Amino acid sequence: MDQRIELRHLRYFVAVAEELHFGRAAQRLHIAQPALSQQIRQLEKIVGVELFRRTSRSVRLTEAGAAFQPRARNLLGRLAADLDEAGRVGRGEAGRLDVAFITSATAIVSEHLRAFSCRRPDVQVKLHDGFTTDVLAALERGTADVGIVRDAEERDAIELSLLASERFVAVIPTEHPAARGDRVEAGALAADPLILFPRSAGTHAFDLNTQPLRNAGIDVQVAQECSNWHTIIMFVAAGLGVSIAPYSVTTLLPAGARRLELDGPPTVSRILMATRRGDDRPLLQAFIAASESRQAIATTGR
Amino acid sequence: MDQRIELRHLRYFVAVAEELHFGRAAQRLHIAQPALSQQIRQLEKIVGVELFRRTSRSVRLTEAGAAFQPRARNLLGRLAADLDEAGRVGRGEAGRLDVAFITSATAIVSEHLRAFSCRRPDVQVKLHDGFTTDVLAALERGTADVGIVRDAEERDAIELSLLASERFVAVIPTEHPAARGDRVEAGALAADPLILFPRSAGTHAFDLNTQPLRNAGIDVQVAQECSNWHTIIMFVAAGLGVSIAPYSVTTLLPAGARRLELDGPPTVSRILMATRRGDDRPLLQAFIAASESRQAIATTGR
DNA sequence: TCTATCAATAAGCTCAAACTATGGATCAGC
DNA sequence: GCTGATCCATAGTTTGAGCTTATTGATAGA
Repeated sequence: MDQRIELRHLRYFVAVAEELHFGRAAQRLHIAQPALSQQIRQLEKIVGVELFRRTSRSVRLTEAGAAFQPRARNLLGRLAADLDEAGRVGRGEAGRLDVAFITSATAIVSEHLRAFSCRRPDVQVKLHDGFTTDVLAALERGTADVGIVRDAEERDAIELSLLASERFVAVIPTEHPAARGDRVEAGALAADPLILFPRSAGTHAFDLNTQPLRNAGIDVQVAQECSNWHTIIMFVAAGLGVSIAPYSVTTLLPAGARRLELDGPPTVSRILMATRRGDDRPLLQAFIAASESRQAIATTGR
Repeated sequence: MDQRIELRHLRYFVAVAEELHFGRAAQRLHIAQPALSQQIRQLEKIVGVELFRRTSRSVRLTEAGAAFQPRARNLLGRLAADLDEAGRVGRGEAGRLDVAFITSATAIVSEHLRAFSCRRPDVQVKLHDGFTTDVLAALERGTADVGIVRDAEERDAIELSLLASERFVAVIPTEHPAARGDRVEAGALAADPLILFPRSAGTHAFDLNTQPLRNAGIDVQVAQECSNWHTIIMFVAAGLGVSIAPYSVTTLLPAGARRLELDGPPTVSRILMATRRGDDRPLLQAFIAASESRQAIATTGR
């Protein structure tokens, strides 16, 4: 009883249980037969009951042995699988990744995810969407491993890398006079009510988003505030006003809305991946690296 | 890689993962700290990845380590449970017992089972009912561990022990003239059609069963043959004739049937437990031993 | 009765897991 | 900034558990 069981005991037991012959089992295990007999005897002492009934001519399992055999086999198999799993997690081939992202990056995130999960099918990705502040907070308190935001600035604790850049476009109702063409000058929208998220939701993002209007000398006044792009676009489609949006949120437009390219100096929104500085887990590297192939495509806006 | 993993590695790993401190974990394991460091290092080499990130001031789990910890704990727990289970099976405290019994002994078997499964709640009892020949065949070919039969003779391969004895009683329709009393002389049933199982189903049992009639000088002629007692009794209740039955099959009678004690020299049916000779498993001994307390009760016929 | 088979036992050896002692890195406090 | 405490890693030594070979003992078949 003071003797502790070891996997050796299980491996030897399974071999004997399968061969029902100490000599052959020993051969299979590449040890001599007495060593095997000794170890099995030891195991029986630990368990407290006979596992084999041996005569000098034959070996067979006792009931306890028969009950133990599948369990021992199972245990060894599970252990092997668990070791393998741990190895895969360590190499970043498996595991779980918590990704927090801003809702307006949904399209780009989903493209990126598709690329990533092809490469790492055994990684479970958990998604959390929210506003920029939520995303960064989740990252800092460790709830998320990666944050995906727009146009954030580097901080001491957070490292950024580019996921994609995209231009801004105008979204206007189909009955709008400018809706005939494919392009529009921002100045042509000066008289229309602007539908956008509140500046308080993200100063930097708001300023970038309204840059095309300010470039055209318009005094930006938000007529209708909405917290998410889907609602903004629905309001445009209802004819309540116009909006300026990052390209990717306009890929799917409802019937009443139309997308126009903006004339004038190009302004881009940069979608960034944020990680905690010093977090060099292979899984993270793999996630970031997965962007490289997609980046070009996302930038073209298709 | 040529190094094989052992349970020691798992035990040590779990200790360190829980303490997050090599010194304390070593203390808990009753070994010196360097030995622990060495074994953990070895485990990491086997798995192929780091399981702990150590600085000289702190120890924390890597992702792989965090993934492995619950699995290792689980594995150790399961192994302990499996060892315990094997021990219980070996001592006859758990396991599975296949019991084959003749249908006419159902009442007694169920009483016996209740007593047994109180004592051995972890033993799974599998029941198979059939005719005497089925029961004995199942026992001999190893499909059953115990057979319960009536009045069988010892054979070389089969050992018998008494489970219960019970007297025979008469079963008659309620409109029968003798149904007024509590007792009847077998001779009073001479004119009634006899309902019973065919002699071919069990010569010895048949002869015992009809002994009361033959004692009364009746020439036994079965008017209606049925293979099971339930049907026989239903036929009696329907007024088709009378029968002689072991007490226990008459404990529950339908409306039209009545049980009468038989006058004359008492004849008993002995219910026997049959086991393969030399089968001395503790579980069997326990099953047989469980009868002792019930035997007296069964004999009184209550 | 003899021989072959096969598990158990005996005795010696070997290597790995343990120990003790020490080194090196980091943090707290005067 | 130095000193002491803490704590993991390394080095060298020791011990014992598991392996080996040789042998015994039991059983079945010729």
